[in-house]
Amino acid sequence: MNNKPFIRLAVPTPLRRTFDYLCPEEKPPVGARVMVPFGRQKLVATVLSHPEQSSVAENKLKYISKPIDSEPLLPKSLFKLIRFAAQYYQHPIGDVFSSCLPSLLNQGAPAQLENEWSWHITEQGRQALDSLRSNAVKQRKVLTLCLDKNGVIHEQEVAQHNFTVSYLNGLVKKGWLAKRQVEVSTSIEEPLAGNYSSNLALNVEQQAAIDAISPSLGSFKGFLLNGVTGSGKTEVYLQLIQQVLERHEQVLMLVPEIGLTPQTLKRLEKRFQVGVAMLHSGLTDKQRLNIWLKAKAGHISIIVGTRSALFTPLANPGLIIVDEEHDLSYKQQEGFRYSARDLAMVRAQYESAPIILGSATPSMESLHNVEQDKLTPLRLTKRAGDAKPPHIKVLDVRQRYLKEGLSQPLIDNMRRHLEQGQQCLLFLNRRGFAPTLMCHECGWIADCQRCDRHMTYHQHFKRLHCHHCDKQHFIPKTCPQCQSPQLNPVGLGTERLENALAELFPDQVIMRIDRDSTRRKNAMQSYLKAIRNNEVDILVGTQMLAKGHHFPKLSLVGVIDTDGCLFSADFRATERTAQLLTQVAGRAGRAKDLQGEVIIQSHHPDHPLLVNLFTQDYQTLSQKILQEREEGCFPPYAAMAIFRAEASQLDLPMAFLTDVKHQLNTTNLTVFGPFPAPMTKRAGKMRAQLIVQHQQRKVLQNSLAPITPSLEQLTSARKVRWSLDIDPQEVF
DNA sequence: AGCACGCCGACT
DNA sequence: GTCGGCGTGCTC
Repeated sequence: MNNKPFIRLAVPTPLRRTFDYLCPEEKPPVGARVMVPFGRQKLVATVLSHPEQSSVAENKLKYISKPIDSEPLLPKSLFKLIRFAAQYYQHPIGDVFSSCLPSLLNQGAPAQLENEWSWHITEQGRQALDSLRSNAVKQRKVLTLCLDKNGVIHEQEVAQHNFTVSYLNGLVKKGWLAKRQVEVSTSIEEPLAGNYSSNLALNVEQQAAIDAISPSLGSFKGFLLNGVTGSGKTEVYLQLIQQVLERHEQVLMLVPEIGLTPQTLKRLEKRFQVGVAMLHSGLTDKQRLNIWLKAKAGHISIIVGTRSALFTPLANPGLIIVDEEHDLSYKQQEGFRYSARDLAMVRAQYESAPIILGSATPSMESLHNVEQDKLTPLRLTKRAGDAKPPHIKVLDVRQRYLKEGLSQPLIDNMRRHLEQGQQCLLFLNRRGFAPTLMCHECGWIADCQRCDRHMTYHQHFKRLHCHHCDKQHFIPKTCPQCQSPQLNPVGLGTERLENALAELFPDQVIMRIDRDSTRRKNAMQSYLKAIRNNEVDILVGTQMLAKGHHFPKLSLVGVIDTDGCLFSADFRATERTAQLLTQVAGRAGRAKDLQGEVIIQSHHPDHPLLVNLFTQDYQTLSQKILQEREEGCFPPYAAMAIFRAEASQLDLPMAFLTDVKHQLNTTNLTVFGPFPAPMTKRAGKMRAQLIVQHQQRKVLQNSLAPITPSLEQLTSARKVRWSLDIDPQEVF
């Protein structure tokens, strides 16, 4: 018997293979981390297995430097999920492990709770505050905040106030603050959940959904909770969460990557008071690690977070919820390109826990899974509290005069709603003042040097800005080509619309909500609050406003321009537009006594998408989309993968992708390309892609798996940056 | 991806 | 004479 002490490791490197090492008699267990010499570096790697033999010559094997964990770091089910994900997404396994772990664990920190710090104001600090110079704004801000909070700033508050730990430590050196260690509690934070009185009364459909799901607690089963906007999905989640907590099990809830979370989170915290942890971008590495460890130990009962929260270890998983499951942000678009929604399904299976995918506008993938009996459909068709569905009208704007994109009927309707003291929302999915700047004399257009796109004209920032590579320029006074001073903004963006509205409605308060206006920290929160307090009359916004928010006084939604969305190369464009328009429309009239109204301006009022969406509903339209996908052999009726590559010259990615194509057994597969990507030049790189498809996921998988590791060796591969995207969400 | 080795231009 | 440009080779 061979008792050579080999271990096989996942090493954090972009190489699609594992590495064998020698280790002492006492082998670190599978799932433990070890420190290893790798080339000239020292890396933290994870033990995958204890092979009997190594295929690498023994004199080439190195010893590990030291073990880090004496126990496996992850529960078995999660370890299995990560291995599955590396295999399914054909991504380097070491990279997958490091994407799934908190960064401190990747750096080799022990898997132990870290103490956190707090900063206390000193007597010296109090005195200093009184004699601070007027320009010491930041110091005053810190000290004042500290006083407001009973003289203490806790580490977890540091990031949300835009301070840094090192800045506070600087004030410690001055003697104005004193630093103390906070004991991190290791006790179980049992949620105070017994508060049944706060449960809202359920309608028949909500009750039916709960009754359908509760018998499955304790075993795997998938549900698609398809509820129209305002139908009370959250209340269904909350009451089920309560049932899970009563079973002393944990809940993992995934939410999209945007501002819709605070409302849901507040409801969760209010309802359950403790034992809820939120994984958001403002956490420090330490806090992230602490939540991770507490969840693993079962000391936290409810974990809420975006995509990456899927990899939080759980001692007693009882339910997984993926809210707004159709949302694009569940798919990571770079590096390890996983879909948290799809992996959540796998995880639920491994954990023997039920999973709920919730959406008002389910993805075609999930609807297909319903057809395949992989998900049980549950429908909520009625708005909670008897709110009526909005009245939707497509307004033909052909040959109508448009004032900065606004037709007279839309303006008139806005007046009518505003006069009744209600709010209006205008949706325009284009931020900035105008999509570009053009010379009236010679036709010069402000193009981005590094992308195949125009630069957006931003009046407020006084810049030309490329939304694809972030390049910014000052606005030229004269045309760079013909020196004419006649440079005009062309087209309509949110900023310009806001200006036009200010002229049309001088007495109304107008608020613009897009990525530019909400850049400031907490800006979104304060805007949402102002809207809910009825301090705003007219809202102008991009899709940031489309999602999840509940504005009780909002009764009119105007969609300024759908035409851009109707014609796109991506086969998912119809689905996306249908989801977006349905979500936007859902903002209108969610209150009891307001009949909401939605007006969609279009130059293509007869477009089948618009006709179907609003004479019928999302449900019916989605059936049509599914049928088209099936006939065209597109996902979800076929499995798709895309090889993407980029380099400074287009011929390099094309050559690489041609090599890839030759490596594939193309007799089995449908292959498109290689061809230059739709936006070929982006951020100075020329991009190309190769699409590979097969009816059966398994066959596609089996064709890709054997060749991907060897692609790294191709000479053409070394001249490009390439990646493989399994189940791509955006085909460009 | 890192990181080092290696062989040719403009600086102290 | 060296500092340093990035081409190519390797990582158990």
